[in-house]
Amino acid sequence: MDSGRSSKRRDHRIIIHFDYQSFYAAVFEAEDPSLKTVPFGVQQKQIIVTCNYEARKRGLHKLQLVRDAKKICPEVVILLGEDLSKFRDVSKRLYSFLRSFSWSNKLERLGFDEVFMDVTDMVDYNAELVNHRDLSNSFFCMSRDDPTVGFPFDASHVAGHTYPGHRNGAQIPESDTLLLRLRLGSHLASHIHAQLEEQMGYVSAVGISTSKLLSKLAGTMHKPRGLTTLLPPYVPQDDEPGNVILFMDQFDVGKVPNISSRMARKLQDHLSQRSPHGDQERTYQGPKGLTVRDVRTSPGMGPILLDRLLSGPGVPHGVGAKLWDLLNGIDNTEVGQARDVPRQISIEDSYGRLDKLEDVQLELGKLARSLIKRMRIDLTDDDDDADEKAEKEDERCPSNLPNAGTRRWLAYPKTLRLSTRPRPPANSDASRSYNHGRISRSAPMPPFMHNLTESVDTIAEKLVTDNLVPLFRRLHPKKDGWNLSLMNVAVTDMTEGAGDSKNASGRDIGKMFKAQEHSLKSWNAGEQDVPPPQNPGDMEILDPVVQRSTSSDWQGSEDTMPLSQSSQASYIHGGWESEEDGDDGRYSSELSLCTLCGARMPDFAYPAHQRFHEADDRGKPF
DNA sequence: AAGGCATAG
DNA sequence: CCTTCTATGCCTT
Repeated sequence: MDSGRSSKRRDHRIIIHFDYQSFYAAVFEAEDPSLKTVPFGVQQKQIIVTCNYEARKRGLHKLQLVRDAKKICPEVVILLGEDLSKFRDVSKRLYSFLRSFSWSNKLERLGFDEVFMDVTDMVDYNAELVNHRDLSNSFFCMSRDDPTVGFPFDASHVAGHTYPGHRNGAQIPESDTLLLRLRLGSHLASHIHAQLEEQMGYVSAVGISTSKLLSKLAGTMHKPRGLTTLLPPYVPQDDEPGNVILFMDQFDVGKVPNISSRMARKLQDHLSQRSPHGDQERTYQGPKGLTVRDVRTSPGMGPILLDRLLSGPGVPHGVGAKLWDLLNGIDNTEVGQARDVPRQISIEDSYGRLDKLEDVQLELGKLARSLIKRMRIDLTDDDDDADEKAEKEDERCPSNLPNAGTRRWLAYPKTLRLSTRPRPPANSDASRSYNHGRISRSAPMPPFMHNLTESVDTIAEKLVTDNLVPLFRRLHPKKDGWNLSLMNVAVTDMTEGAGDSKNASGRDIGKMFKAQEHSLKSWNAGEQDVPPPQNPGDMEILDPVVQRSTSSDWQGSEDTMPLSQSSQASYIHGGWESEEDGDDGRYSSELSLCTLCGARMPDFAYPAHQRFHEADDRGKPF
């Protein structure tokens, strides 16, 4: 049992955390810069999910009811934000932009608006290069091959803000290499931060430290656009606690990443229980006022006690030790490697009332259409890599539209899932309604979902009647009266895909799948009962006769969809590309479109962006 | 494997 | 306490 052991600090890494300022609002402002001077909020259903700075000045904030927002600020402009595709696209472009600076590709997105970047390799490389006799005139090398790529900087100071704010150089030992590496990290961060704003037009807050935990928390100190570096010494010296403990101690426990409000509440319960001075007047507020220090220094506190307080159903093993590490500013989790395809894709909508099968079918149809479009955007790629499809001069299709001639699947999701959330029964006794649970049923992915020659509408309709409605009936056998507040359709369990371009397995699998589709068609012409393989990776040994179905869920109707085979003409003309929703084709006269990478940006950003492409002789972001 | 919970933005 | 629309990972069965 190591549940009672805490980890040691390991400060060999340098990690930068970026947090874009009010991201959804920033996307709208990038689209239409004139919005910057008007207060607006982004609405999903009856909620303002975020708002711009002008609106915040007037007292609006995130997750506010639209009605409340209008009361406080009647002139507020409301923009619809239920369709996330725009935000997802921009998030990916910014991620690619940031990745273009990295040597290791150790970059991790958290939600749409945060990125962790492990720059240990770049920092260590440059730490070897600096002239300790003349730190003020340093040059940060951003390429291992070309020593002219980089920027001049002053390595004798940290760029941006620091914690603690008052620097006292005398406290830091002369030989502290961590200080130098943090300085280098701060200047690299500062450079990227500036480029992100100048070239892409997005403002961010940035934190620099040695872990995801510390860099993310550091970045909160000077929002919305500041850089903050957590200074050494990180380990206690003599009688001083060290800056990590000082830094962590000030935060409310609930604000520490990976300490949820739920855990914070349990901790608070524990502390107020043994507090002799009637602290229990705090009836139902959040984690307010309970700081890391309060918890860390409370009697008997440690991994063992935390385990006892927090363990339970649904809680990972070893919570106590993990929590204790977090309270002490220790987080050795790696920055995740970039993933090429998501683990799952899901589409959901919420409803005021959903009670009739007819409505359910209608809504399932909408969800299915969105899902299929998303699968085609996020799970496919251009087929030709050797092909010289050299620049036809009108090659300015927005990068998110997969309208190129040939597409292949990067990944094949193996399972389909339908989830619903019944509205909590309006209970007479007040207290017991703490369910907001979702329930779900899943089934094998029907193979026609991977047919790229059929239209989205055709496939969606078949999916609804053959698969989603049966799943729905499994969830809700009663014929009506389910009061659903939400439905979600997901595809998951992606097979392989395997990251980098050297690995051609995705391509091979795609070819196998196409071959399989073809043979399937002829088999299906007479044989209704032969399913395609569930696992494309096994296709090489494929003999349709021996494939067996483990479930009949995907196999519903007698009228199998006409699997018109891969005629290019059918794809191009019958195309789902004509099916594009108009929102993405929208353009504003205030925007420039980069012909090199497809980035959309405000006019002022365009020249700098072009210079970026010219100056960058390493791998292009796109 | 299926289904639910927890956590995050 | 929740509200929106997702995504990920772990737990139990």
